[in-house]
Amino acid sequence: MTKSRKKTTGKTVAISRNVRIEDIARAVGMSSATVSRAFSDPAKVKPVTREKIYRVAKQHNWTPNPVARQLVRSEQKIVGLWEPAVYPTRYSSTLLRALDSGLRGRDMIPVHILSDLERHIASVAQIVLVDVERDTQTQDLLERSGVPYVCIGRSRKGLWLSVDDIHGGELIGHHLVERGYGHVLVISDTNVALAFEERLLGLQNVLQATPSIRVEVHREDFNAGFAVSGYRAMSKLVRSAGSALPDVLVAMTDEVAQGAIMAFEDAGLRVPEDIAVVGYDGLPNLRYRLTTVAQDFEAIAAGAISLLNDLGEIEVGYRAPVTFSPGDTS
Amino acid sequence: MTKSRKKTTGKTVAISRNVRIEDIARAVGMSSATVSRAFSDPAKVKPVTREKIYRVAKQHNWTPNPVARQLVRSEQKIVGLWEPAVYPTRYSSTLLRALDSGLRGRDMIPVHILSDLERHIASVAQIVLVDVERDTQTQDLLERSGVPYVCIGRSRKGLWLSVDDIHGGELIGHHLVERGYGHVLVISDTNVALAFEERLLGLQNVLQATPSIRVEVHREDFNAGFAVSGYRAMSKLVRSAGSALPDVLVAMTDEVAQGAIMAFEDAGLRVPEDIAVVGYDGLPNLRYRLTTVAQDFEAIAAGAISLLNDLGEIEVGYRAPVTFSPGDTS
DNA sequence: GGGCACAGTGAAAGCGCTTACATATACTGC
DNA sequence: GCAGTATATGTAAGCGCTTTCACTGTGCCC
Repeated sequence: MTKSRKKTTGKTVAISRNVRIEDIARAVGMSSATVSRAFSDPAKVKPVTREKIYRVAKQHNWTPNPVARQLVRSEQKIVGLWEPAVYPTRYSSTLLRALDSGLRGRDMIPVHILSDLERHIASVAQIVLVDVERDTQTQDLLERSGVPYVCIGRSRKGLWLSVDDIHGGELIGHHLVERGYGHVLVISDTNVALAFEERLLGLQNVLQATPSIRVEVHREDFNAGFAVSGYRAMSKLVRSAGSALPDVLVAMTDEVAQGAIMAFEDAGLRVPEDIAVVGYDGLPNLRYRLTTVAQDFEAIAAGAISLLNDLGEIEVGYRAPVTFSPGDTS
Repeated sequence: MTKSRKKTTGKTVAISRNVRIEDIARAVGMSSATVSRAFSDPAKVKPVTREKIYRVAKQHNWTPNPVARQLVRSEQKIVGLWEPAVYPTRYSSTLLRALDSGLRGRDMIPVHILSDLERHIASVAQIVLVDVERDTQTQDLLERSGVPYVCIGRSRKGLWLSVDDIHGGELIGHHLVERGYGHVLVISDTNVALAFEERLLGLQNVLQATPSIRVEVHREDFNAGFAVSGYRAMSKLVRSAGSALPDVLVAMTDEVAQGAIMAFEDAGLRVPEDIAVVGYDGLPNLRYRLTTVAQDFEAIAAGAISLLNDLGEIEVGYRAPVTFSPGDTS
């Protein structure tokens, strides 16, 4: 029995004519079950029939509606991923990708929210916020609307977890002591970010035990971008410091370290012979094989998921592990 | 009549017990319609009832299933957005956001594909590829699997559209002539990208008509990042060129321009008095009010959508308009 | 030739929600 | 007091697909 299509809402004159699986089935002379199988489990359909179905489907420009598919297969909740719209960084991009696989692996559907959070709230079951340390406003919004959420990175409220940055700083400290560097320069952001401050704290914790080591901290405005900030700060330093260079530069992120290395090389310095460089993050596909502290992105993602789902495996304030990752630059 | 829940597939022991709207309705003593309204159109539910519903829902940790919602509201197809996993840039981020709003405005659901394209194909009706000039492999994959797709930016196959970069270059050319600059330096990528080459072509088209203008092209490896490349190239230039600086720098992207300006300022040069700078892209929220060629991101998004849906409003190879956007740097 | 396995297909019951339509109750104003 | 309107809720028909179960027909073996 052919039902006449319910007319569209009318607010937009229909963009597509909304072909349904039944329409294809009718055109092919098969049942909708067979058409469905042709797309979901082709082996179960006789090759001849299958080809015919594909042909007709293409003619009608039809592909299975993914929403309906998801519903019936009851793939789990949709989880929104959100980061403040500032500079995209390689770090957040890497983290987002880790979250994506982590969620998918647990039958959830991650959705990267690109615009206006508020509008998306209705179509999402839970939300993961990345790097909202300075943005309590967003969290207020979510709390008002009752969507469960967790933050990755420090947060003043709600559920959050982060990386064990103090330990990360300590790992670098131990490495520096071991290598016997006497003069350490740290480059960090002029804009306070707790993650960076804790890395510094951890570093200083360790280095204070060896008073012969001299530690300096340089602050640069990272808002212009990590790599350029590293490059800029270090090329200035090289010019002004002359031969009184530090033995090692500790950069708060791998991208800053990359920029710094470029500056050193441009100044004719060899890394690590003339000056060593240590980064932080453990980003994949870096130009240089950097000595760095690698974040465990999978662990962070897993932690966020656990927190979201009340699994009780971790608690609010959980610090994901980091590991020292030796490279060629130190 | 209470149906017993169909048991889950069993491959994952259910993470959540799958509460349904009916369960909430029963617990509250209302029909599911009322519960639904409490979440979709609160004004239609008596405040007392509404509060009660909210309370019970929270107790049961229930929120409306977004997939089911989407299905019944028949928001249209899910459209995947994909970019090669290289450096995230402010440009692609801006474009993605424009696509997001554009698609939503037409009742589609944009999904930013963060991992493994192949796996996502099944759950997406169409795909928009961004910046795949050098990546025909991805397109082969899509063609094999029959998902309709379009590319933003040049492509050797399939449907694509881009920005009118030749015209963009010409706009800059006219501006330079008008301003009377005699010595122009262009900074572009060592890795050939058609978009950049066309901008250069347009520029030269115009400048050749005024032979008194001297044009130089500097190539820098942009793979390290736009801003740092601009900064690096220009700080080198300033040091080596001495007083023989060009009158104006034309940068292939706003981010490169930003880096360049930082380098000039660090060298004690004033922009635009000592050297002018022109960018390209028209990114929002830039540090400097840059003289630039603004891409019409909305038009690009609209074009992609039109191409995807066979609307025939534009053709393959369509060039979205650009406009000259005067600023403080030239 | 009867029994059995198996490939190919169809009928129909949902997946979890929204919403048009129907119904019930409470308030107007005359 | 009653038609007329507004407000609050319920009933039930889908949204477009997948998948279980049942059925048919074919080929094969003893």
